[in-house]
Amino acid sequence: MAKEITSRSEDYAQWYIDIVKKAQLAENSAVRGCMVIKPHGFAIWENIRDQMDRMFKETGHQNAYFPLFVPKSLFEAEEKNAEGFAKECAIVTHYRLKNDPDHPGKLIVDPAAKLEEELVVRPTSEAIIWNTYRDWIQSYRDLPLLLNQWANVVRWEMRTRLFLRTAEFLWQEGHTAHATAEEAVAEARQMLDVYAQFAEEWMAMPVIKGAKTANERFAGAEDTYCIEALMQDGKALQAGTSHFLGQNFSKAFDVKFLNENNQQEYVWATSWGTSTRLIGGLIMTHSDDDGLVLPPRLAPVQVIIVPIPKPSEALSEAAEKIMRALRAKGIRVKYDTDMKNRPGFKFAEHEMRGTPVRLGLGERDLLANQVEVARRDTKEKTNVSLDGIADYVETLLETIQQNLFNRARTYRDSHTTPADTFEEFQHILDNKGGFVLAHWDGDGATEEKIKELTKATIRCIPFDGEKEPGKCILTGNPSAQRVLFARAY
RNA sequence: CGGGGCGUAGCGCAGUCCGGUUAGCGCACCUGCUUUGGGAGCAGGGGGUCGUGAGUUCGAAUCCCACCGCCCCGACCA
Repeated sequence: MAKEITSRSEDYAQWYIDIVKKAQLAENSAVRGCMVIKPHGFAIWENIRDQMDRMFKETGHQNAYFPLFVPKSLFEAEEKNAEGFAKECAIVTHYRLKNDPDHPGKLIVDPAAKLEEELVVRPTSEAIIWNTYRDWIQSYRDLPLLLNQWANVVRWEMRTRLFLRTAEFLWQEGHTAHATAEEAVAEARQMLDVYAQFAEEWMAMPVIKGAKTANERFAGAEDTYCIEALMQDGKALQAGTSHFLGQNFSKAFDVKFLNENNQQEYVWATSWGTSTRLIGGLIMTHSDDDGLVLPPRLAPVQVIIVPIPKPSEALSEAAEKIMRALRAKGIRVKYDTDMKNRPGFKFAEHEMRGTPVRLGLGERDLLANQVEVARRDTKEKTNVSLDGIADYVETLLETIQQNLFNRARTYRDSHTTPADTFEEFQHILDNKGGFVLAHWDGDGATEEKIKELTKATIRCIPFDGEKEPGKCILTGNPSAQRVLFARAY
């Protein structure tokens, strides 16, 4: 047993922190609210990034890069967006330091170096991007404009948590321009589908697609779509959002195009984003009290070969042969050449780091022409013949990927509960947790009241929800379909 | 940003209430030997501005003040 990880049942929040730190994914830095992403954590992010990037390219998008700083006058141009982010912006006011005359060796901000106009450190890039798009778009032939950027953004959060909410985080933000509202909505929906597909097929994290209520909508959006996942403690995590921005930004930044009839029209917009928060979701979907559990498709190392008791000429030679066969199939495999630690220590270590498959290879295995195959997800161990080991491992990795998804979906489904009365609703939230499907009258004030009473919010109005009429659990007013409630991160 | 808790070696902690020689312990680290199929044992060794700053005092990890950070609860938050 891993002695150092707090168990989930004892203290879920501490368990999460323990996993992040013990699996060496990230740690707090000298900067308030900002984390250092360590090599293992960053390798996971690189895998997430690379695959999502492929999916963006396959759907016709290109990457570009826009500045970190947004002049305040541009930032405030789209009023709702500016208002929504105003409370959490870092602002650059000066561009120079100078020696402090009163304290040798110390520096002070040079008051003579005050900027004419303050620069907002981007909390999101709509403003700077739409200001740029104005010059890029003249005609319907320039549309659609389909760009994405991989970047860091800063949101001065009051309370931060590693990966889930940090003051600076890495993300991707897509920003597209279209000739018609229909086309923009279709784009926003398409990208939500891309997110859902990525979450389910790569992260093995089942998600529910839906629309946000007006209260939960992105500042400046006409409509916000999202994917919502359920964590092991019964709380929901918003894993990605895609927004139909209407003409709000094109009007704010005066982005017009000439249509086929030679008439000026404002452009229709979308934006969509996912962040390093996904890693938090990945952790809380699959990991256990022994450490991180990674889906094979995103694991930096998919197979670790542990020589028992330690590397020797014969064992290393056998390991090399296995590695060649696995690599020929595109499997990421590593041989543990550490001479210092004993096998038991290494087993625990690799489990902590979430490596999906471990091959234990000792002299007695060589004699029997076999290897011990251990699965991280189920902890099962099997002896497998070295003949055809690559095929076996290839199949096993797919099996693990599928098993993790099925396991998470079973959990999610068994923690998605309908409620027809407010008492029932509250009881489920307090005792079982998870998603609660309940009727809501569509009124923002009702939503607020429910949140106040239960701390649960409407995660989304599911797209695939049955159009089953009913009565709002709070007001009794008519409702057309159940919406998805949960307490959330 | 409000309430509570905490900050002593890389990590986890004792010591602080009640000031007093050279600040301890476990893990980790270094060296050696014995070990090695689920987190090894023994022996020796290195590592500290006690979160930061300013005070009180002959003397401060310990008392006072301010600040910073972390964790929890709340408010806030795509």
